[in-house]
Amino acid sequence: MSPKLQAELKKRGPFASLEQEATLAILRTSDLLENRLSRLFREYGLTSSQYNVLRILRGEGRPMPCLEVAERMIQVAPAITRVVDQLLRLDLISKVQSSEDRRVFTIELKPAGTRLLKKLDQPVMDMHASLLGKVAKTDQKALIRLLEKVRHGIAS
Amino acid sequence: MSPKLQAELKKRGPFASLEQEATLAILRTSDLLENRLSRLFREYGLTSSQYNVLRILRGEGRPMPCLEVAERMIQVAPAITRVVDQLLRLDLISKVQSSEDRRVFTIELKPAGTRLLKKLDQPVMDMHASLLGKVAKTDQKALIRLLEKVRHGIAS
DNA sequence: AGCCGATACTTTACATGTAAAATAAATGCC
DNA sequence: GGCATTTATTTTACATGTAAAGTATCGGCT
Repeated sequence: MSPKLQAELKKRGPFASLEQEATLAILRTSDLLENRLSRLFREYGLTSSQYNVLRILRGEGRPMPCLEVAERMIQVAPAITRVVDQLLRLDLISKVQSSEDRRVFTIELKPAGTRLLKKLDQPVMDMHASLLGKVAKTDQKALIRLLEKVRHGIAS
Repeated sequence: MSPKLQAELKKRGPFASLEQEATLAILRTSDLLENRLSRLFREYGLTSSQYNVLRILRGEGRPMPCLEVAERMIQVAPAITRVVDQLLRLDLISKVQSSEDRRVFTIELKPAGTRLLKKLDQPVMDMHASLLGKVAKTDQKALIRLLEKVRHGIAS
């Protein structure tokens, strides 16, 4: 390695490149956020994925096939199966085999699931506000835009 | 809910608040990055956490107590134990009980671990470059700064 | 009718994250 | 000296993510 390059690397501290620093910043920040949110959901007896399934079902407002739910969560099929099993055990959703296509199982919120979601609405809103509350709105907007750029760059 | 507020929520699309949108943007982007990196590590027989432990050990350049490693990974103690076990099984690190404080176990890179890390250096660098390569340097710097603000806001 | 390739899941195997309890050793205090 | 408290680490129990293989259907093609 040439002395010049080595010096430049040193100047950047522990990061081998700006790209790496940015990536790690995203990963670490995400970890922090995930932790806080998980803790909130756990207070209500749910995990993050379980909450997400419920939220997606409510957003859609109709029974949905398992795999459609999985797609929205950027999850792989086997993962959703177990989450659905859990939610069934908790009696928060119901699952029925579609009569049109018997390969398809659709899931749907049960009243208890709807009630639990409703109970979580305010706490979740408060948590988001508390997590990002100290960041200026303009900064939040800039952040959202930059992250979009990142995701767009990765996809291609 | 007043009609006005309802209209405003609708205008924002599926997000209940700007804070929520920003949080989800971070989480989703992080997921994408993690996926790509995991896949790379797996090609070399490692998981992300395993790689991180090795990288931290090399960065430190000396034997380290398990818990110090865990701290740098923002991980909880039980998690590190199993990762260390895996790395021992792969013969990439060694673990010895400290003679000064017998509660402490320090771990250290073995030659095979050092070699594997070296083999990964270029691919990892390339991956980071490819992931963020399409984002302008100034944007990356802005992103890093904004994420710092977020983390700082959370900590307090 | 009957087979073949897709599709929707499920099951299994493995690594990891979290919380909570257990173990082991060091330290502080009477 | 000896016990209570703290600290380092492990163990256990549970939920989840990934890959790979298995099952049940569907649909098209011959």
